Amino acid sequence: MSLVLPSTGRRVPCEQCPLRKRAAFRDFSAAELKFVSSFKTGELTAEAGAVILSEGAHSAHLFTLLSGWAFRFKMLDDGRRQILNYLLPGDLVGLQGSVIGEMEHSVEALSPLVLCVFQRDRLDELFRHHSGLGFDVTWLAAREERMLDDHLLSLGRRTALERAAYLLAFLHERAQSVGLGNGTVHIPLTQQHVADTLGLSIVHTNKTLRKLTNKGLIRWMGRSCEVLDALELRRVAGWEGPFERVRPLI
Amino acid sequence: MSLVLPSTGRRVPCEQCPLRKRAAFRDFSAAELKFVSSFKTGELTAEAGAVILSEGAHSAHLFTLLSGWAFRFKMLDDGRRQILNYLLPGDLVGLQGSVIGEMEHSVEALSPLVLCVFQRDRLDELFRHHSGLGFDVTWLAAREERMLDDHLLSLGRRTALERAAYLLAFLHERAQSVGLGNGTVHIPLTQQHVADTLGLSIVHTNKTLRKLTNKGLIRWMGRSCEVLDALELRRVAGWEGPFERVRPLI
DNA sequence: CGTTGGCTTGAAAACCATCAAATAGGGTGG
DNA sequence: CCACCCTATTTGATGGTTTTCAAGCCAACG
Repeated sequence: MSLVLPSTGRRVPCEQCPLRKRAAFRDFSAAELKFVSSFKTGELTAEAGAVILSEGAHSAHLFTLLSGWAFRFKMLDDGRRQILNYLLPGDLVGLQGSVIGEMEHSVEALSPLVLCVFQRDRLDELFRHHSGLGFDVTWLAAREERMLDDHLLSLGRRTALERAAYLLAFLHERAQSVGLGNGTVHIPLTQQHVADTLGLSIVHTNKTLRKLTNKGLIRWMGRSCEVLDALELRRVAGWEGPFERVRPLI
Repeated sequence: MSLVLPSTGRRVPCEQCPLRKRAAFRDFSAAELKFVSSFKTGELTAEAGAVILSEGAHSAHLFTLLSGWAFRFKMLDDGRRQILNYLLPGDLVGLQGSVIGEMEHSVEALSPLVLCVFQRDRLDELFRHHSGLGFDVTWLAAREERMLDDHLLSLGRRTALERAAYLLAFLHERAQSVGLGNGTVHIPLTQQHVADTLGLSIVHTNKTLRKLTNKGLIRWMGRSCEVLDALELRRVAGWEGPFERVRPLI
Protein backbone atom coordinates (compact mmCIF):
# COMPACT_ATOMS: atom_id res chain seq x y z
CA MET A 1 0.00 0.00 0.00
CA SER A 2 2.86 2.40 0.51
CA LEU A 3 4.94 1.68 -2.56
CA VAL A 4 5.21 4.00 -5.50
CA LEU A 5 5.04 2.04 -8.69
CA PRO A 6 7.83 2.49 -11.22
CA SER A 7 7.38 5.14 -13.86
CA THR A 8 5.67 4.02 -17.02
CA GLY A 9 7.52 6.59 -19.10
CA ARG A 10 6.02 9.42 -21.09
CA ARG A 11 2.60 8.99 -22.50
CA VAL A 12 0.91 12.38 -22.54
CA PRO A 13 2.82 15.07 -24.48
CA CYS A 14 2.40 18.46 -22.80
CA GLU A 15 1.24 20.00 -26.09
CA GLN A 16 -1.72 17.63 -26.12
CA CYS A 17 -2.31 17.53 -22.38
CA PRO A 18 -6.03 16.95 -21.84
CA LEU A 19 -5.96 19.06 -18.67
CA ARG A 20 -4.49 22.06 -20.44
CA LYS A 21 -7.51 22.32 -22.71
CA ARG A 22 -9.78 23.13 -19.80
CA ALA A 23 -10.91 26.70 -19.25
CA ALA A 24 -9.57 26.53 -15.70
CA PHE A 25 -6.00 26.89 -16.97
CA ARG A 26 -4.47 29.85 -18.74
CA ASP A 27 -3.06 29.57 -22.25
CA PHE A 28 0.67 29.04 -22.51
CA SER A 29 2.92 30.46 -25.20
CA ALA A 30 4.68 28.05 -27.54
CA ALA A 31 7.99 28.77 -25.81
CA GLU A 32 6.51 28.08 -22.38
CA LEU A 33 4.96 24.85 -23.57
CA LYS A 34 8.23 23.76 -25.10
CA PHE A 35 10.10 24.35 -21.87
CA VAL A 36 7.54 22.62 -19.71
CA SER A 37 7.64 19.69 -22.09
CA SER A 38 11.41 19.42 -21.78
CA PHE A 39 11.17 19.95 -18.02
CA LYS A 40 9.03 16.85 -17.73
CA THR A 41 11.03 13.66 -17.61
CA GLY A 42 8.23 11.11 -17.48
CA GLU A 43 5.16 9.98 -15.69
CA LEU A 44 4.53 8.13 -12.49
CA THR A 45 1.48 6.13 -11.61
CA ALA A 46 0.44 5.17 -8.10
CA GLU A 47 -2.43 3.22 -6.67
CA ALA A 48 -4.84 4.46 -4.02
CA GLY A 49 -3.17 4.45 -0.60
CA ALA A 50 0.35 4.82 -2.01
CA VAL A 51 2.62 7.30 -0.21
CA ILE A 52 4.10 9.56 -2.87
CA LEU A 53 6.29 11.70 -0.65
CA SER A 54 7.35 11.19 2.96
CA GLU A 55 8.00 13.66 5.77
CA GLY A 56 11.72 14.05 6.32
CA ALA A 57 12.77 13.06 2.81
CA HIS A 58 15.55 15.25 1.46
CA SER A 59 15.61 14.51 -2.25
CA ALA A 60 11.92 14.97 -2.86
CA HIS A 61 10.75 15.06 -6.43
CA LEU A 62 8.64 17.72 -8.04
CA PHE A 63 5.42 16.65 -9.72
CA THR A 64 2.24 17.93 -11.24
CA LEU A 65 -0.80 15.82 -10.61
CA LEU A 66 -2.27 14.82 -13.96
CA SER A 67 -5.21 12.76 -12.75
CA GLY A 68 -6.58 11.45 -9.49
CA TRP A 69 -7.00 12.69 -5.90
CA ALA A 70 -4.33 12.87 -3.15
CA PHE A 71 -3.79 14.61 0.17
CA ARG A 72 -0.97 16.19 2.17
CA PHE A 73 -0.69 15.34 5.87
CA LYS A 74 1.46 15.55 8.98
CA MET A 75 1.57 13.26 12.00
CA LEU A 76 2.36 13.64 15.69
CA ASP A 77 4.56 11.10 17.44
CA ASP A 78 1.66 9.27 19.02
CA GLY A 79 -0.10 8.70 15.72
CA ARG A 80 -2.49 11.64 15.59
CA ARG A 81 -2.83 12.66 11.95
CA GLN A 82 -3.79 16.00 10.41
CA ILE A 83 -4.72 16.30 6.76
CA LEU A 84 -3.48 19.69 5.54
CA ASN A 85 -4.96 19.95 2.07
CA TYR A 86 -6.07 17.94 -0.92
CA LEU A 87 -4.37 17.65 -4.30
CA LEU A 88 -6.36 17.60 -7.53
CA PRO A 89 -5.36 17.52 -11.19
CA GLY A 90 -3.19 20.48 -12.10
CA ASP A 91 -1.72 20.91 -8.62
CA LEU A 92 2.02 21.08 -8.03
CA VAL A 93 3.22 18.37 -5.64
CA GLY A 94 6.43 18.63 -3.64
CA LEU A 95 7.21 22.30 -4.18
CA GLN A 96 8.09 22.87 -0.52
CA GLY A 97 10.61 20.04 -0.65
CA SER A 98 12.06 21.24 -3.95
CA VAL A 99 12.48 24.83 -2.86
CA ILE A 100 13.45 24.52 0.79
CA GLY A 101 15.16 21.14 0.58
CA GLU A 102 13.28 18.95 3.01
CA MET A 103 9.74 17.67 3.10
CA GLU A 104 7.86 18.43 6.30
CA HIS A 105 4.71 16.64 5.30
CA SER A 106 3.75 13.46 3.48
CA VAL A 107 1.54 12.94 0.44
CA GLU A 108 -0.77 9.96 -0.05
CA ALA A 109 -2.98 8.93 -2.97
CA LEU A 110 -6.75 8.79 -2.43
CA SER A 111 -7.35 7.23 -5.84
CA PRO A 112 -5.14 5.87 -8.61
CA LEU A 113 -2.86 8.69 -9.73
CA VAL A 114 -0.89 9.80 -12.73
CA LEU A 115 1.83 12.34 -12.02
CA CYS A 116 4.11 14.29 -14.35
CA VAL A 117 7.68 14.06 -13.05
CA PHE A 118 9.94 17.10 -13.32
CA GLN A 119 13.69 17.50 -12.94
CA ARG A 120 14.01 19.34 -9.70
CA ASP A 121 17.54 20.55 -10.46
CA ARG A 122 16.29 22.42 -13.51
CA LEU A 123 13.98 24.57 -11.40
CA ASP A 124 16.52 27.39 -11.35
CA GLU A 125 16.62 27.21 -15.14
CA LEU A 126 12.88 27.71 -15.17
CA PHE A 127 13.28 30.88 -13.11
CA ARG A 128 16.23 32.10 -15.20
CA HIS A 129 14.90 31.59 -18.70
CA HIS A 130 11.13 31.68 -18.23
CA SER A 131 10.39 34.33 -15.65
CA GLY A 132 6.69 34.08 -16.45
CA LEU A 133 6.75 30.47 -15.31
CA GLY A 134 8.72 31.50 -12.25
CA PHE A 135 5.98 33.96 -11.43
CA ASP A 136 3.46 31.17 -12.01
CA VAL A 137 5.17 28.96 -9.44
CA THR A 138 4.89 31.80 -6.93
CA TRP A 139 1.27 32.28 -7.93
CA LEU A 140 0.54 28.64 -7.22
CA ALA A 141 2.30 28.86 -3.87
CA ALA A 142 0.19 31.91 -3.00
CA ARG A 143 -2.93 30.00 -4.00
CA GLU A 144 -1.97 27.17 -1.66
CA GLU A 145 -1.43 29.70 1.11
CA ARG A 146 -4.91 31.10 0.50
CA MET A 147 -6.43 27.65 0.85
CA LEU A 148 -4.52 26.99 4.06
CA ASP A 149 -5.72 30.32 5.45
CA ASP A 150 -9.29 29.22 4.80
CA HIS A 151 -8.66 25.85 6.46
CA LEU A 152 -7.20 27.55 9.52
CA LEU A 153 -10.26 29.76 9.84
CA SER A 154 -12.36 26.63 9.63
CA LEU A 155 -10.46 24.62 12.25
CA GLY A 156 -10.14 27.53 14.60
CA ARG A 157 -13.50 29.22 14.46
CA ARG A 158 -16.16 27.08 12.78
CA THR A 159 -18.41 24.55 14.53
CA ALA A 160 -18.24 20.88 13.58
CA LEU A 161 -21.23 21.17 11.25
CA GLU A 162 -19.88 24.32 9.61
CA ARG A 163 -16.49 22.69 9.16
CA ALA A 164 -17.90 19.64 7.46
CA ALA A 165 -20.06 21.78 5.17
CA TYR A 166 -17.07 23.96 4.32
CA LEU A 167 -14.83 21.00 3.51
CA LEU A 168 -17.30 19.37 1.16
CA ALA A 169 -18.21 22.63 -0.55
CA PHE A 170 -14.50 23.34 -0.95
CA LEU A 171 -13.71 19.97 -2.47
CA HIS A 172 -16.77 20.15 -4.68
CA GLU A 173 -15.69 23.54 -5.96
CA ARG A 174 -12.20 22.32 -6.76
CA ALA A 175 -13.41 19.16 -8.45
CA GLN A 176 -15.85 21.15 -10.58
CA SER A 177 -13.17 23.53 -11.75
CA VAL A 178 -11.09 20.73 -13.26
CA GLY A 179 -14.11 18.95 -14.68
CA LEU A 180 -14.20 15.91 -12.43
CA GLY A 181 -17.56 14.19 -12.35
CA ASN A 182 -20.02 14.81 -15.15
CA GLY A 183 -22.96 16.37 -13.38
CA THR A 184 -22.53 15.06 -9.85
CA VAL A 185 -19.15 15.10 -8.16
CA HIS A 186 -17.96 12.02 -6.28
CA ILE A 187 -15.26 12.72 -3.72
CA PRO A 188 -13.17 9.62 -2.95
CA LEU A 189 -12.92 9.88 0.85
CA THR A 190 -13.55 7.84 3.97
CA GLN A 191 -15.04 9.41 7.08
CA GLN A 192 -11.65 8.89 8.72
CA HIS A 193 -10.14 11.27 6.15
CA VAL A 194 -12.85 13.82 6.90
CA ALA A 195 -12.20 13.45 10.64
CA ASP A 196 -8.46 13.94 10.18
CA THR A 197 -9.12 17.03 8.08
CA LEU A 198 -11.61 18.66 10.42
CA GLY A 199 -9.78 17.88 13.65
CA LEU A 200 -12.67 15.77 14.97
CA SER A 201 -13.02 12.20 16.18
CA ILE A 202 -14.35 9.62 13.76
CA VAL A 203 -17.47 9.15 15.88
CA HIS A 204 -18.39 12.80 15.97
CA THR A 205 -17.57 13.17 12.29
CA ASN A 206 -20.05 10.41 11.52
CA LYS A 207 -22.78 12.11 13.51
CA THR A 208 -22.04 15.45 11.87
CA LEU A 209 -22.09 14.05 8.34
CA ARG A 210 -25.39 12.39 9.16
CA LYS A 211 -26.90 15.81 9.86
CA LEU A 212 -25.78 17.03 6.45
CA THR A 213 -27.19 13.87 4.90
CA ASN A 214 -30.53 14.38 6.67
CA LYS A 215 -30.70 17.91 5.29
CA GLY A 216 -30.32 16.42 1.83
CA LEU A 217 -27.03 18.22 1.13
CA ILE A 218 -24.81 15.18 0.62
CA ARG A 219 -25.04 11.45 0.15
CA TRP A 220 -22.47 9.08 1.57
CA MET A 221 -21.75 6.09 -0.61
CA GLY A 222 -19.21 3.54 0.51
CA ARG A 223 -15.83 5.20 0.28
CA SER A 224 -16.99 8.36 -1.38
CA CYS A 225 -19.21 11.39 -0.92
CA GLU A 226 -21.64 12.83 -3.41
CA VAL A 227 -22.42 16.54 -3.08
CA LEU A 228 -26.09 17.23 -3.77
CA ASP A 229 -26.37 20.94 -2.90
CA ALA A 230 -23.10 22.81 -2.98
CA LEU A 231 -24.63 26.27 -2.58
CA GLU A 232 -26.49 25.26 0.56
CA LEU A 233 -23.27 23.72 1.92
CA ARG A 234 -21.56 27.07 1.40
CA ARG A 235 -24.42 28.79 3.18
CA VAL A 236 -24.28 26.42 6.15
CA ALA A 237 -20.53 26.95 6.38
CA GLY A 238 -20.79 30.71 6.00
CA TRP A 239 -18.14 30.35 3.33
CA GLU A 240 -18.01 33.02 0.68
CA GLY A 241 -14.66 31.79 -0.45
CA PRO A 242 -13.72 32.49 -4.03
CA PHE A 243 -14.54 30.25 -6.91
CA GLU A 244 -11.41 28.97 -8.57
CA ARG A 245 -9.67 31.40 -10.90
CA VAL A 246 -7.94 30.75 -14.18
CA ARG A 247 -4.51 29.53 -13.23
CA PRO A 248 -1.24 28.30 -14.69
CA LEU A 249 -0.58 24.62 -15.32
CA ILE A 250 3.05 23.66 -15.10
CA MET B 1 -6.74 52.70 15.77
CA SER B 2 -7.25 51.57 12.18
CA LEU B 3 -5.46 54.28 10.28
CA VAL B 4 -2.15 53.84 8.56
CA LEU B 5 0.02 56.84 9.15
CA PRO B 6 1.48 58.58 6.11
CA SER B 7 4.83 57.48 4.88
CA THR B 8 7.79 59.19 6.45
CA GLY B 9 9.91 58.68 3.35
CA ARG B 10 13.14 56.77 3.06
CA ARG B 11 15.37 56.58 6.07
CA VAL B 12 17.14 53.23 5.98
CA PRO B 13 19.15 52.55 2.79
CA CYS B 14 19.01 48.85 1.87
CA GLU B 15 22.79 48.68 1.71
CA GLN B 16 22.97 49.63 5.38
CA CYS B 17 19.86 47.80 6.50
CA PRO B 18 20.39 46.75 10.12
CA LEU B 19 18.32 43.60 9.57
CA ARG B 20 20.43 42.43 6.65
CA LYS B 21 23.50 42.21 8.85
CA ARG B 22 21.98 39.44 10.91
CA ALA B 23 23.12 35.88 10.37
CA ALA B 24 19.51 34.85 9.81
CA PHE B 25 19.60 36.38 6.33
CA ARG B 26 21.66 35.27 3.36
CA ASP B 27 24.19 37.57 1.72
CA PHE B 28 23.00 39.41 -1.35
CA SER B 29 25.14 40.26 -4.38
CA ALA B 30 25.76 43.92 -5.17
CA ALA B 31 23.41 43.66 -8.17
CA GLU B 32 20.65 42.18 -6.04
CA LEU B 33 21.07 44.83 -3.39
CA LYS B 34 20.96 47.55 -6.00
CA PHE B 35 17.72 46.24 -7.44
CA VAL B 36 16.06 45.80 -4.06
CA SER B 37 17.11 49.32 -3.19
CA SER B 38 15.49 50.70 -6.35
CA PHE B 39 12.46 48.48 -5.79
CA LYS B 40 11.83 50.15 -2.47
CA THR B 41 9.94 53.40 -2.75
CA GLY B 42 9.83 54.44 0.86
CA GLU B 43 8.91 53.53 4.36
CA LEU B 44 5.65 53.37 6.22
CA THR B 45 5.19 53.57 9.95
CA ALA B 46 2.12 52.41 11.81
CA GLU B 47 1.11 52.37 15.43
CA ALA B 48 0.01 49.32 17.39
CA GLY B 49 -3.52 48.34 16.44
CA ALA B 50 -3.34 49.88 12.97
CA VAL B 51 -4.77 47.81 10.13
CA ILE B 52 -2.13 47.69 7.39
CA LEU B 53 -4.06 45.67 4.83
CA SER B 54 -7.75 44.81 4.66
CA GLU B 55 -9.57 41.75 3.40
CA GLY B 56 -11.15 42.45 0.05
CA ALA B 57 -8.75 45.22 -0.95
CA HIS B 58 -7.72 45.04 -4.58
CA SER B 59 -4.77 47.35 -4.84
CA ALA B 60 -2.85 45.95 -1.91
CA HIS B 61 0.71 47.07 -1.46
CA LEU B 62 3.75 44.90 -1.06
CA PHE B 63 5.91 45.40 2.00
CA THR B 64 8.73 43.96 3.98
CA LEU B 65 8.45 44.37 7.71
CA LEU B 66 11.51 46.22 8.95
CA SER B 67 10.70 46.34 12.64
CA GLY B 68 7.83 45.43 14.95
CA TRP B 69 5.25 42.67 15.28
CA ALA B 70 2.04 42.19 13.28
CA PHE B 71 -0.45 39.44 12.50
CA ARG B 72 -2.59 38.19 9.63
CA PHE B 73 -6.22 37.29 10.31
CA LYS B 74 -9.59 36.48 8.79
CA MET B 75 -13.06 37.03 10.18
CA LEU B 76 -16.43 35.33 9.85
CA ASP B 77 -19.56 37.40 9.33
CA ASP B 78 -20.64 37.18 12.96
CA GLY B 79 -17.35 38.52 14.27
CA ARG B 80 -15.45 35.33 15.03
CA ARG B 81 -11.78 36.02 14.32
CA GLN B 82 -8.96 33.64 13.43
CA ILE B 83 -5.34 34.73 13.54
CA LEU B 84 -3.50 32.93 10.74
CA ASN B 85 0.12 33.77 11.41
CA TYR B 86 2.42 36.41 12.84
CA LEU B 87 4.72 38.77 10.97
CA LEU B 88 8.17 39.58 12.25
CA PRO B 89 11.04 41.66 10.86
CA GLY B 90 12.15 40.38 7.47
CA ASP B 91 8.77 38.96 6.51
CA LEU B 92 7.08 39.86 3.23
CA VAL B 93 3.64 41.41 3.77
CA GLY B 94 0.92 41.38 1.13
CA LEU B 95 2.43 38.89 -1.30
CA GLN B 96 -0.88 37.06 -1.78
CA GLY B 97 -2.59 40.29 -2.75
CA SER B 98 0.26 41.33 -5.04
CA VAL B 99 0.40 38.02 -6.88
CA ILE B 100 -3.24 36.97 -7.04
CA GLY B 101 -4.76 40.43 -7.06
CA GLU B 102 -7.05 40.49 -4.04
CA MET B 103 -6.41 40.26 -0.34
CA GLU B 104 -8.33 37.54 1.44
CA HIS B 105 -7.05 38.36 4.87
CA SER B 106 -6.23 41.47 6.88
CA VAL B 107 -3.03 42.53 8.62
CA GLU B 108 -2.86 44.40 11.92
CA ALA B 109 0.05 45.79 13.89
CA LEU B 110 0.78 44.38 17.34
CA SER B 111 3.43 46.99 18.07
CA PRO B 112 4.65 50.12 16.33
CA LEU B 113 5.87 49.10 12.87
CA VAL B 114 8.24 50.24 10.20
CA LEU B 115 7.59 48.75 6.76
CA CYS B 116 9.58 49.00 3.53
CA VAL B 117 7.18 49.83 0.69
CA PHE B 118 7.74 48.24 -2.71
CA GLN B 119 6.33 49.04 -6.14
CA ARG B 120 4.00 46.18 -6.78
CA ASP B 121 3.94 46.73 -10.53
CA ARG B 122 7.68 46.15 -10.74
CA LEU B 123 7.34 42.63 -9.36
CA ASP B 124 7.43 41.17 -12.88
CA GLU B 125 10.66 43.06 -13.45
CA LEU B 126 12.08 41.37 -10.38
CA PHE B 127 11.26 37.98 -11.84
CA ARG B 128 12.55 38.94 -15.31
CA HIS B 129 15.87 40.48 -14.44
CA HIS B 130 16.72 38.90 -11.11
CA SER B 131 15.63 35.29 -11.26
CA GLY B 132 17.47 34.60 -8.03
CA LEU B 133 15.19 37.06 -6.27
CA GLY B 134 12.20 35.50 -8.00
CA PHE B 135 13.24 32.18 -6.58
CA ASP B 136 13.61 33.85 -3.19
CA VAL B 137 10.03 35.09 -3.31
CA THR B 138 8.90 31.52 -3.99
CA TRP B 139 11.12 30.32 -1.18
CA LEU B 140 9.48 32.75 1.24
CA ALA B 141 6.04 31.65 0.09
CA ALA B 142 7.02 28.02 0.69
CA ARG B 143 8.25 28.97 4.15
CA GLU B 144 4.90 30.57 4.96
CA GLU B 145 3.18 27.41 3.74
CA ARG B 146 5.35 25.36 6.07
CA MET B 147 4.34 27.49 9.04
CA LEU B 148 0.66 27.25 8.13
CA ASP B 149 0.99 23.46 7.89
CA ASP B 150 2.35 23.43 11.42
CA HIS B 151 -0.47 25.64 12.65
CA LEU B 152 -3.05 23.37 11.04
CA LEU B 153 -1.56 20.35 12.77
CA SER B 154 -1.77 22.28 16.01
CA LEU B 155 -5.38 23.40 15.67
CA GLY B 156 -6.56 20.05 14.40
CA ARG B 157 -4.76 17.58 16.58
CA ARG B 158 -3.15 19.18 19.63
CA THR B 159 -4.82 19.72 23.01
CA ALA B 160 -5.30 23.22 24.38
CA LEU B 161 -2.16 22.98 26.53
CA GLU B 162 -0.08 21.61 23.66
CA ARG B 163 -1.36 24.32 21.34
CA ALA B 164 -0.47 27.11 23.73
CA ALA B 165 3.00 25.65 24.31
CA TYR B 166 3.51 25.27 20.57
CA LEU B 167 2.47 28.85 19.81
CA LEU B 168 4.76 30.39 22.37
CA ALA B 169 7.70 28.18 21.44
CA PHE B 170 7.09 29.06 17.81
CA LEU B 171 6.97 32.81 18.41
CA HIS B 172 10.00 32.60 20.69
CA GLU B 173 11.95 30.76 18.00
CA ARG B 174 11.07 33.33 15.36
CA ALA B 175 11.86 36.29 17.62
CA GLN B 176 15.21 34.77 18.54
CA SER B 177 16.19 34.30 14.93
CA VAL B 178 15.85 37.99 14.13
CA GLY B 179 17.47 39.05 17.37
CA LEU B 180 14.48 40.50 19.18
CA GLY B 181 14.94 40.75 22.91
CA ASN B 182 18.39 40.63 24.38
CA GLY B 183 18.35 37.55 26.53
CA THR B 184 14.66 37.15 27.26
CA VAL B 185 12.08 37.54 24.52
CA HIS B 186 8.97 39.61 25.16
CA ILE B 187 6.07 38.79 22.87
CA PRO B 188 3.61 41.73 22.55
CA LEU B 189 0.29 39.87 22.80
CA THR B 190 -2.95 39.92 24.73
CA GLN B 191 -4.63 36.69 25.80
CA GLN B 192 -7.37 37.54 23.28
CA HIS B 193 -4.78 37.26 20.50
CA VAL B 194 -3.65 33.90 21.83
CA ALA B 195 -7.27 32.73 22.01
CA ASP B 196 -7.94 33.82 18.42
CA THR B 197 -4.81 32.03 17.27
CA LEU B 198 -5.47 28.76 19.09
CA GLY B 199 -9.18 28.57 18.33
CA LEU B 200 -10.10 28.69 22.04
CA SER B 201 -12.28 30.96 24.16
CA ILE B 202 -10.60 33.73 26.10
CA VAL B 203 -11.54 32.10 29.41
CA HIS B 204 -10.11 28.72 28.56
CA THR B 205 -7.03 30.36 27.10
CA ASN B 206 -6.47 32.12 30.40
CA LYS B 207 -6.72 28.88 32.35
CA THR B 208 -4.39 27.13 29.91
CA LEU B 209 -1.76 29.88 30.07
CA ARG B 210 -1.99 29.73 33.85
CA LYS B 211 -0.92 26.09 33.74
CA LEU B 212 2.14 27.02 31.69
CA THR B 213 2.85 29.83 34.12
CA ASN B 214 2.57 27.47 37.10
CA LYS B 215 5.05 25.13 35.45
CA GLY B 216 7.46 28.06 35.25
CA LEU B 217 7.62 28.03 31.45
CA ILE B 218 6.28 31.52 30.80
CA ARG B 219 5.46 34.73 32.60
CA TRP B 220 2.53 36.92 31.64
CA MET B 221 3.19 40.63 32.02
CA GLY B 222 0.45 43.06 31.13
CA ARG B 223 0.10 42.96 27.39
CA SER B 224 3.07 40.74 26.71
CA CYS B 225 4.45 37.28 27.37
CA GLU B 226 7.93 36.36 28.45
CA VAL B 227 9.20 32.90 27.52
CA LEU B 228 11.24 31.38 30.32
CA ASP B 229 11.88 27.85 29.03
CA ALA B 230 11.51 27.46 25.29
CA LEU B 231 12.86 23.92 25.16
CA GLU B 232 10.35 22.67 27.71
CA LEU B 233 7.58 24.42 25.79
CA ARG B 234 8.64 22.49 22.69
CA ARG B 235 8.61 19.28 24.69
CA VAL B 236 5.13 19.91 26.08
CA ALA B 237 3.88 20.67 22.58
CA GLY B 238 5.61 17.68 21.05
CA TRP B 239 6.94 20.10 18.50
CA GLU B 240 10.15 19.16 16.78
CA GLY B 241 9.64 21.82 14.19
CA PRO B 242 12.72 23.21 12.51
CA PHE B 243 14.72 26.06 13.82
CA GLU B 244 14.71 28.95 11.39
CA ARG B 245 17.02 28.64 8.40
CA VAL B 246 19.10 31.26 6.69
CA ARG B 247 16.70 33.02 4.36
CA PRO B 248 16.50 35.81 1.83
CA LEU B 249 15.56 39.36 2.82
CA ILE B 250 13.84 41.30 0.09
C1' DC C 1 -17.92 -18.40 5.93
C1' DG C 2 -14.79 -16.03 8.54
C1' DT C 3 -12.22 -11.73 8.27
C1' DT C 4 -11.60 -7.06 7.33
C1' DG C 5 -12.55 -2.22 6.74
C1' DG C 6 -15.86 1.24 6.84
C1' DC C 7 -20.05 2.98 8.81
C1' DT C 8 -23.39 3.55 12.75
C1' DT C 9 -25.24 4.12 17.40
C1' DG C 10 -25.59 4.71 22.63
C1' DA C 11 -23.67 5.92 27.10
C1' DA C 12 -20.26 7.95 30.10
C1' DA C 13 -16.51 11.02 30.79
C1' DA C 14 -13.51 14.83 29.55
C1' DC C 15 -12.98 19.08 27.57
C1' DC C 16 -14.25 23.54 26.49
C1' DA C 17 -17.66 27.52 25.99
C1' DT C 18 -20.57 30.56 28.15
C1' DC C 19 -22.22 33.31 31.87
C1' DA C 20 -21.25 36.03 35.74
C1' DA C 21 -18.49 38.59 38.61
C1' DA C 22 -14.34 40.24 40.77
C1' DT C 23 -9.59 42.17 40.54
C1' DA C 24 -5.85 44.97 38.83
C1' DG C 25 -3.71 48.67 36.35
C1' DG C 26 -3.40 52.67 33.18
C1' DG C 27 -5.23 56.81 31.67
C1' DT C 28 -8.13 60.91 32.03
C1' DG C 29 -10.60 64.71 33.81
C1' DG C 30 -11.75 67.15 37.81
C1' DC D 1 -4.13 63.69 44.11
C1' DC D 2 -8.35 61.27 43.58
C1' DA D 3 -12.49 59.41 41.30
C1' DC D 4 -13.79 57.25 37.40
C1' DC D 5 -13.61 54.48 33.32
C1' DC D 6 -11.74 51.27 30.36
C1' DT D 7 -9.24 47.24 29.14
C1' DA D 8 -7.05 43.06 30.40
C1' DT D 9 -6.77 39.35 33.43
C1' DT D 10 -8.65 36.03 36.70
C1' DT D 11 -11.86 32.74 38.92
C1' DG D 12 -16.07 29.86 39.82
C1' DA D 13 -20.32 27.70 38.24
C1' DT D 14 -22.99 25.66 34.71
C1' DG D 15 -24.17 23.60 30.40
C1' DG D 16 -23.13 22.12 25.77
C1' DT D 17 -19.95 19.91 22.67
C1' DT D 18 -16.84 16.47 21.68
C1' DT D 19 -14.10 12.39 22.93
C1' DT D 20 -13.72 7.92 24.44
C1' DC D 21 -15.35 3.38 25.14
C1' DA D 22 -18.12 -0.27 23.62
C1' DA D 23 -20.74 -2.66 20.51
C1' DG D 24 -23.08 -3.89 16.29
C1' DC D 25 -24.02 -3.71 11.26
C1' DC D 26 -22.94 -4.36 6.52
C1' DA D 27 -20.57 -5.28 2.10
C1' DA D 28 -16.49 -6.92 -0.06
C1' DC D 29 -13.27 -10.41 -0.38
C1' DG D 30 -10.35 -14.25 0.54
